[in-house]
Amino acid sequence: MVGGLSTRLLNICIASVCKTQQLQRAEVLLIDAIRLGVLPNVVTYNTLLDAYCRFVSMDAALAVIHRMREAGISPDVITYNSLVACSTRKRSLSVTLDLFDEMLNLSIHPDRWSYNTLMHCFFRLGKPDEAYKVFQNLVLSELTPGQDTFNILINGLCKNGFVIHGLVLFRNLQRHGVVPDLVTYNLLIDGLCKAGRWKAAKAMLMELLETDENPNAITYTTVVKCCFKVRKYEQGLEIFLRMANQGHTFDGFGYCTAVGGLIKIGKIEEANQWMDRMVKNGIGLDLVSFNTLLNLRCREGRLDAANTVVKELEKCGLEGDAYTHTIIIDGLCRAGDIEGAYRHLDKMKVLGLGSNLAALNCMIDRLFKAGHMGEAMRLFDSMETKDDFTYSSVVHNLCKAGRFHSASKILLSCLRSGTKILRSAQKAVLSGLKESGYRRDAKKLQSKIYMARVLARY
DNA sequence: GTAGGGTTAG
Repeated sequence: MVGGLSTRLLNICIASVCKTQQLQRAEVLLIDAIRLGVLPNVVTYNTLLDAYCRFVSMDAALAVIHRMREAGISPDVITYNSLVACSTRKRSLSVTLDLFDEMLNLSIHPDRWSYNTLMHCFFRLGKPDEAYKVFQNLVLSELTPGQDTFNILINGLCKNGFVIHGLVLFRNLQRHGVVPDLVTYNLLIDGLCKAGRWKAAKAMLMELLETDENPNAITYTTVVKCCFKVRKYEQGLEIFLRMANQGHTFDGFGYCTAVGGLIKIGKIEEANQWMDRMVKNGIGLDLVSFNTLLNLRCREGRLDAANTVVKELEKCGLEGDAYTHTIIIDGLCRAGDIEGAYRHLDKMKVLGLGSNLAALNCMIDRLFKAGHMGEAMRLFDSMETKDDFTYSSVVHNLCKAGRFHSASKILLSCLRSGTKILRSAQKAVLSGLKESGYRRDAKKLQSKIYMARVLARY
């Protein structure tokens, strides 16, 4: 009895230490406990394993399984659920599937969580059809889908561009008496916003306010992010203040959202104050916060300080991602160091991050702005994949340089392929052609734009 | 002991 209680205590301690990412402390705790005769159980190892999955690596997590077996404890369904989630976060789909098979081979029965996790995995990998198959399997098994399952479905649909399907599912569930929870509302508000359906998002927020659920910090952060997206910066920041007044505390997400918005409108000093507040409140910096800080330093023009941020990030055992490198390239270009930006692009290639579309888009735009049109077009032609950012930027910049016919040609190819391009870029081409005396060409282009818009509705 | 919100380029 006493032993059992001690193990439970040990597990609670380990869980709380793991939460703060202090894995070494967790290990010391475990060694001390064993020395005192308190034996770890499957929960202890699962907690450790999950932390290694989240904060270190898959290999480190697999090493815990090994230790578990040595201690005579068999992994259970929770162990595998953690591993499956981990391999998906790392985007190793084949590992995920192997793990699922391994679990079945070991006669460990998957639970609802396992199916939820696997479904979530497929959605994250951009495979909604596969995710749906998992859902069908879950329904056909002896298990019942829960609110959590539906939330993962709705989220997956939203994130894969099927926000309307998500909304329809939501309404159907409501009709069948499933009461949506706060998570459901938060997911849909975010999904609708990201799809540009502001009115529907606002209606969803109103609907949430009429339920018994109270909006939480996540709801607020989501709504603020929506405001920023439609450039209502002041309104967004006001909502943040209201959130604080209602007793919600900020976490890393809230702070980074606020700082990101402030940087966009050039309120660098205020952004610095929010960043300081974040650190003072003991929020540990993760990769996203480091990226936000890095962006802040670049916008201040303090490239030396930016360099220090990168070093600090690496010191924490983190690795820069696509955002980090794009911010660096943007920072170098803004400071007028085009050569340095090129060197950094090469460095990215060496690191295997050569296909960073955002960084290339950024580079093209900055090359145009620095007057290197030839270089910019060469880079544009050499790119294997391009998106709406690439085209909008090139069309805009060609117009600025008075090359309206070249811009028109690119715009037409976008209309044909269905690539969405900024309205302002389209307008620039039309008015450019008109003003430089090519009224007939402008008229022709105008009708093609109109036709493309009509066709896009079907 | 899952799932939801945050950082880049026009």
